[in-house]
Amino acid sequence: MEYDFASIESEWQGYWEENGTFNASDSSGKPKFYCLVEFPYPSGDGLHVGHPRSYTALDILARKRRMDGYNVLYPMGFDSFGLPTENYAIKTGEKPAVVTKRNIERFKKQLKALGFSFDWSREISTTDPEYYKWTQWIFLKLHEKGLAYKAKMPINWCVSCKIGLANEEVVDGVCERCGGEVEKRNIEQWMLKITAYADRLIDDLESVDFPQRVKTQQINWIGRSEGAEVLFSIDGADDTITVFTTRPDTLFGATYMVLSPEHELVEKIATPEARAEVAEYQKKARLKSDIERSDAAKEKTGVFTGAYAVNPVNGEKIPIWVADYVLAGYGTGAIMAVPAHDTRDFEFARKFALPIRCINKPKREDAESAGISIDDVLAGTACWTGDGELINSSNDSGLDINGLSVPEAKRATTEWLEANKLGKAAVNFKLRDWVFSRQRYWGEPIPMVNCPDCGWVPLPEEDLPLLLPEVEKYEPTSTGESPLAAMTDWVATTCPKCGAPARRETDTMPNWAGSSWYFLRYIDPHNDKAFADPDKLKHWMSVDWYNGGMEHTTLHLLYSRFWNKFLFDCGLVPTSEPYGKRTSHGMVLGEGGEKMSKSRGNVINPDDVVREHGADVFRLYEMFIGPFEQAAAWDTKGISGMDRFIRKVWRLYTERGVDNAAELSREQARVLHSTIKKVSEDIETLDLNTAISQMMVFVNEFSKADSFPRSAAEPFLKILAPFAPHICEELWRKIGNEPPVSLAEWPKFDAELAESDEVEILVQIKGKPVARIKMSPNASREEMEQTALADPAVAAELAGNSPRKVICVPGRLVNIVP
RNA sequence: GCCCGGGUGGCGGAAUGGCAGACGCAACGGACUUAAAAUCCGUUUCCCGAUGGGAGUGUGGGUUCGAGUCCCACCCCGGGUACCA
Repeated sequence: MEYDFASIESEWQGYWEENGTFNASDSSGKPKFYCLVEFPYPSGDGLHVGHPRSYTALDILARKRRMDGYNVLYPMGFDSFGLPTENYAIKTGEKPAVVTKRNIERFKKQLKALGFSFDWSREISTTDPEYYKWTQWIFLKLHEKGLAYKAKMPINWCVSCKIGLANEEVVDGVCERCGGEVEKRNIEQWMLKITAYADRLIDDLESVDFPQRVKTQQINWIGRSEGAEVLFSIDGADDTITVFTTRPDTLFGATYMVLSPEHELVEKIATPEARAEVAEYQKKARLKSDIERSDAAKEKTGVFTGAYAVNPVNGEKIPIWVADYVLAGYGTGAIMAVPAHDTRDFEFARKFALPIRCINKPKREDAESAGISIDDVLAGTACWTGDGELINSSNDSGLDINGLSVPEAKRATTEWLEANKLGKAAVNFKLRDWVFSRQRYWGEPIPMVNCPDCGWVPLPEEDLPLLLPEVEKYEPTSTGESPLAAMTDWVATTCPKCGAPARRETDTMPNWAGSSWYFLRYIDPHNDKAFADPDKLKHWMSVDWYNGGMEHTTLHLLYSRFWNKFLFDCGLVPTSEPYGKRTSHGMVLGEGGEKMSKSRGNVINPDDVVREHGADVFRLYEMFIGPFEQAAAWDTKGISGMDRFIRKVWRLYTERGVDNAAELSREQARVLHSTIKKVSEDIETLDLNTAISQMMVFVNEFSKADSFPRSAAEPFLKILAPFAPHICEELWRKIGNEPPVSLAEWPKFDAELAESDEVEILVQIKGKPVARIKMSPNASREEMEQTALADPAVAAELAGNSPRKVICVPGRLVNIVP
C-alpha cells in the first residue's frame, strides 16, 4: 500500500485538534512540565525553515514528557508588534492590524501543518489589546516603583528623511532607506532602570541551568567592575572632578586627567587661551559617528584645557585634557590617566609627550613571559598592566603602599581615600538603563499623561488598555515624534490627577516589551482580572526548559529576566528566575553554507518541503541535519534520505505485517533495547541527530528479518512518535492499537538486553593488534588477561617472555606491554 | 584586541582516553525491469612493490601502554564584543 502522507497527516492533525490531545491541564495530579520556545515575529514572508528547528526539537521533548507521564504546557503565540509591519503599512497604506492578522493566520496554518503539539487554546498575540493591556499595566507598576523615568537620550536622526531611526535602520552609519546622513539628537525618552537589577542578573545565573556561553555573554554584557571613585580638586577653582577607576592602587602614577568632550566641566575649566581649541574639539567629536568614535584602532586625539587638577594622594598638579577616548556614558565621564599601567593612557601619553611614571614593578617571570623588559617598565618606555609590587607610592598623610601587591594596594588606597573623604569604593556597570521609547506607531502606547501642573501622571489602571488609535499616516513626524503626535484628538486629554487639559505620551514601547513577560500570559491567557492567576502561576512557573537563539542572549533573555525579577519583588510571580533551563539552536543556513536571504535566492520554503515530502520527513530532516546547537546548511538531496527512511518504516509495518507470535532473536532484542536506550537518552540532551541514526539502525535490522515481532513493533512506534508523529499514529492504529500513540506510555529498556552477550576483544601488543578473542563483556580482567596470553598468536609474538604489563579494558581490549 | 564556539572521507556528520569514519548523502558496480522509477545487494579515507604493508582527525610539541578526545604553543573559520578606565 502506498504511503499517502498528505491525507494521513491532515487526518491526524484534525484528530489532535478535535480531541484537544495536547491541551495542558491547570488542575492535574501529574507533575508539570513547562516547555517553551521563542515565539515568532509573524513576518510577511511566512515561516522560515529556521523556526521549525527550535519548535521541532522541543516538540519532541514535550511529546516525550507527556509519554513519561507529565502534564505538559507547550504553548505558542506571536510577537506581532514591530517595524517590518509598520514599514509595510507605510508603503501600502494597509493598516498594520490587518497585515498582522493576515500574517498570523498564515504562520498558524504553516505551524499546524507541521504537527507541533502546541496547546493552541492558549495562543496569544502581543498586539491584542487584551494582551497589551497587561504590558501597559506592568509598565505602570514599573513607574510606580520608580523604575520607569524620563531622561534625555540620543536617537538616530536621519537628516533627509527627518525621522528617528531604529539602530537596525542605520547601516554603516547612514540611513538604510535613503542613504543619507544620520546624526544624534537628544530627546526625552522613557527609561527602565534595569541597572537596579544588574547585580542580581549576574548573581542569580548561578541558580539556573543555562549554557556556560550564555551566562558568560550576559555577565560580560552587564560588565560589572569594582573599583573606587576618587575626587580630584581643580587647581584654582572650587569644582571637583570625580573619576571612576578599577585601579586605585595606581593613583601615585596618575600624571594627567582626561574628560570626555561631553563632560559638563569642560567649558567651565578651560582657560581663556585654550577655550577656542577645546570648543573646536568638542564640535568635531559631536559630529563623529559612533563607528568613528569607537574605533579603537584609530590614533588617539585630544586637547589640553589649560587647567590643572590636584592629585589627592600627593598634592601634585596634573594637566586636564579633553579626549574622545574617554566615553561620556561610562563611569563619570572622566578618568585619571596612569600611562605606565594602562595601554590607552600609555598610547595617549606617548603621542602628546605627557609624563609616564612607573609605580608598579612586575615580577621577573611575569614580565619575561609577556615579552616585556622590566627596565623599560621602570623607565616608563613600556606599559605594564598586570600584577606586581608597588613602588614610589607613599605620602606624608599616612598612605604607604610600597611593597604591596596590586590587590592589597587597591584595598589600602580605597580605605585611605574613604578615611580622608577623598573617595570611596564604587561599582560600575557597562549595562545601561533600557531606552523604552520608540517614536513609532506600531507598538504599545505608553499609558502616561503629561500635565502642565502635575507633570507625568500615570493612567489609572481601569483605563487600560489604552488603545492604539487608527491613524492616516504611519510615518513618524518630521519633528521626530511618533505618528500618534499628529492625532490631536487622541493626544488632547485631561490630567487623571487634577482634570486640567493635558497631553498623552505619543511614543510607543519597543518590541522587546511584549516578549518580556509572554511566558506568564500563556499560563492564564484569557484572564481579564490579572495578567495571570497567582495559583496558576504557582502551578506552572518557572519555565522548565526554554529554547531560543543565541542572538537573544543579551537583550530578550536579559530583559525578560529583569521583568520577572521585578514582578517577583512585587509579589506577583512565584519565582525570581523565569527560566530553569535554557538551550540554544544553531541557525539553518542556505545550501552552500551562506545565510538564507531573498537576495541570495537560496531561501527554502517549508511549505514546498511539506508538500513534496510531508511534515514527518521535514521534521526528521531538520533534526538530522547536524548537532542541534550548531549552524547547519540545508541540503535538498539530504531530504531524500529521510524520505526513504520514512517509506521504509511504512513498508516494514504494512507490507510484512506485525507478527504477534514471533519471538525476538537475541540480536533483535539487543537492537531494540539499545535503540530505546539511545533515543531516551539523546532526547534529554537534544542529540536528536544520533537518536535518528539509531532508529535507522533499528529499521535496517528489522527490515532484513523474516518477521517483525509485535514486541519490537509497538515500542519502536512509541519512540519514533515524537519525531514523526503522523505516520506513527497511523501505523499504531493499523496494527490494532487504540490511538493516540502520542499519549502512550514511553517504553522502558532492559540494560542487560541492550548489551551483547559476547563481544570481540582486541588483543594488542604495544598498541599493535595481534588477535581478536570472543568473550563475555562481563569477563573479569584476570579472565581477559589469561585468555589473551593463551592465544597462539600472542604466545608466538611474546616468544616465551613474560609481559611487563597487561592493560585490560573490560568489554574492549587487552594491551600487552612486553 | 578580548571572550566564546569550531576544524575528522567527495559532502552532512559519529566516536565514556581503548579497532577513527556509526548513520545519512553523493558516486560507482550489480540484481529486478522491455525500459525507467522504486527497491534490494555490494564497493568507496589516502598511498604503495597489493590475499600484504604503510600513513591518516588544521600545524608543531608533550603526557600516556594507548590521544580525534587531555596539556602547551601556533594557524585557519564562525559568532559575540569593541578605547567600559
